[in-house]
Order: sequence, then structure tokens, then C-alpha cells
Amino acid sequence: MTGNQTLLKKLGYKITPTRLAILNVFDENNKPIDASFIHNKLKENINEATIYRTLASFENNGILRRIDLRKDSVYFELNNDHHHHMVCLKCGEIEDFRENKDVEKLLKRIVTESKKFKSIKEHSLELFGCCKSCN
Amino acid sequence: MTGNQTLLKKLGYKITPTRLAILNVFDENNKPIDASFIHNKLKENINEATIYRTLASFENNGILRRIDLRKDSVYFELNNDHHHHMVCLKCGEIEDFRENKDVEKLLKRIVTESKKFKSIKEHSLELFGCCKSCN
DNA sequence: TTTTTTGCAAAAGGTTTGCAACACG
DNA sequence: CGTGTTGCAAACCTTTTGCAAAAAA
Repeated sequence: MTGNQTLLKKLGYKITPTRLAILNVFDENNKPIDASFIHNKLKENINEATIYRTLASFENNGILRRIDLRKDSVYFELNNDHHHHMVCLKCGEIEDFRENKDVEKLLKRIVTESKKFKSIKEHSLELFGCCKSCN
Repeated sequence: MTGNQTLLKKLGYKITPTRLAILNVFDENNKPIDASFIHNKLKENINEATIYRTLASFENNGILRRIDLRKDSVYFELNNDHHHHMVCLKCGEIEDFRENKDVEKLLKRIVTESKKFKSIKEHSLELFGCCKSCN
């Protein structure tokens, strides 16, 4: 039983070729991925509606995390290595970075001091700018 | 000449009722706003295509900043008071917060240490969680 | 008068949904 | 075999675009 099969089983999913194929796309491409990227990789085999349904479900179960890249479609990454992204507004180049403890502390303090909120489940932190190859 | 008129003129815009009306919606509603919100407020008077065109243009000129709230439409706020948001994943409640100097420092360091990027123009930092009114 | 700006209508693009057929366990 | 999953096709919704009419400077 592969890691992904175990993962699916643990979460109560039935193990299907479709789900394994989608997880494979994430395993093999270490970057934010949207539905059409997956569809291109798996073309004849998987229906787009199924991809959208699977992505939404995986997000709800914490397998995937949503990444806001200010593009027209929604991107996801595996949720097993917490990091964020710099995005070039001109060419779309992406570089990962990890936040430090100061940010963690800030987030905790924000919740503690908040009048309206009691808990934070996740957060976005993406930087938009210009890469060294663009002007 | 009102403040918004001065603002438009300074940026080379022609001063039109449409643009002033849209800026007014932002002035009068201190929160992230999307195209349909503006359309509802100004219904008979302004065409939706014009709203989208105006929002995009104002974003490019730095009048508005884009806010990623993980909803189906794009939200904007006036770009004159830098802050971020907590969003309740259940009811959509929003609370503002301001980041501290540690975050600023982190962002500067990220760019300095980056192999691929030379500058950052803006960033997202939104927290998603649960407000005190929801379970 | 010249150049923007706007409205209209149509199209595009991403995403969702209902339903019937299928397949995992 | 029963329930969860998938494919298909259509619908939905937000956003974009081309073009002609209107308006700002």
C-alpha cells in the first residue's frame, strides 16, 4: 500500500485511480497547481468536474492548501510543508520562502487581542513583485 | 474641488460622475468591496463592465489594493491605510489588523536573501478562521 | 474637436450541479 | 450489494472584449 493509498484510507476515502492520479500530479510537480494543469497532465483519463470536486474535497480534509496567486484560477499545494510564495507580477515566476517565528507570534497575538475572532485555521502570505529576469 | 477630484486629476484621469461615484462607495463603506457590491449601490446608474474597467484601472494606479478573501469575486479596498484581515470561514465576518515591524523586517530579508527576486511591491496576509459568533 | 470614457451585448473562462452509470470495498 | 464516486452536459457567475455613442477637457 503506497503512502497516498494510506493517506486516502485514513481519511475515509475510497481508493480510486482518479484520486491517486491527482495526488501523483502534486507529488511530481512541486509547485502550486490548478485544475487545468491537472487536466492537461491526465487529459483523456479524468473529467474536469471530477477534478474540481476532488480538489475541493482534499482542501476540506487538509490534504491540500489553497494558494492565492492573483491569477484567474485557484491554485493548490500539498499541505505537508508549510511555506509561502513570491510571485513575479510580470512573468509569473514563483519562489518559495518560509516564515519565521516572529510571524507565528504575531498571528497568535492577533487572535488573542481580537474582539471578534477566537481561532485561526490558516493564513495567506504571498509577496508580489518583480523577479531578476524582468524589468 | 473635492479630495477625490484632486486624486483623479493628479493621476491624469478625466473627472467623471462614474469614477466619483465608485470612489464614494469606497469612502462610505470601510471594508473590502467587490464589483457586484458597487453595482448594487449604484444600480441604475452604472454599467458593470465600466465598474470592472474602473476597478482594474484604479488598482494599476495604486488607488485600490486587491484583497484575496477566498470568495468567488475579487475584492478591493482603498490603498491609503495599510492593514490586513481576519475572515471567518463560516459567516464571512471580517476584522482588520495591522502588521508589526517584525513582518516588515521579514519581508525585507526575504527579498535580500532571494535568488530570483529583486523587489516586492505588495503582499497578501489574510487570516482564515472562526469568529466568536460561529462554532 | 479630440481623446477618453461609457453602455450595450455578446463571449469567454473557470467552476458548479443534477443525474445516471459505474466501481470500490 | 450498497454507497460513494465519476462522467457528461448543461448551467452559472464573474469578468472581459469590441464597437459605437456620449462626454470630458
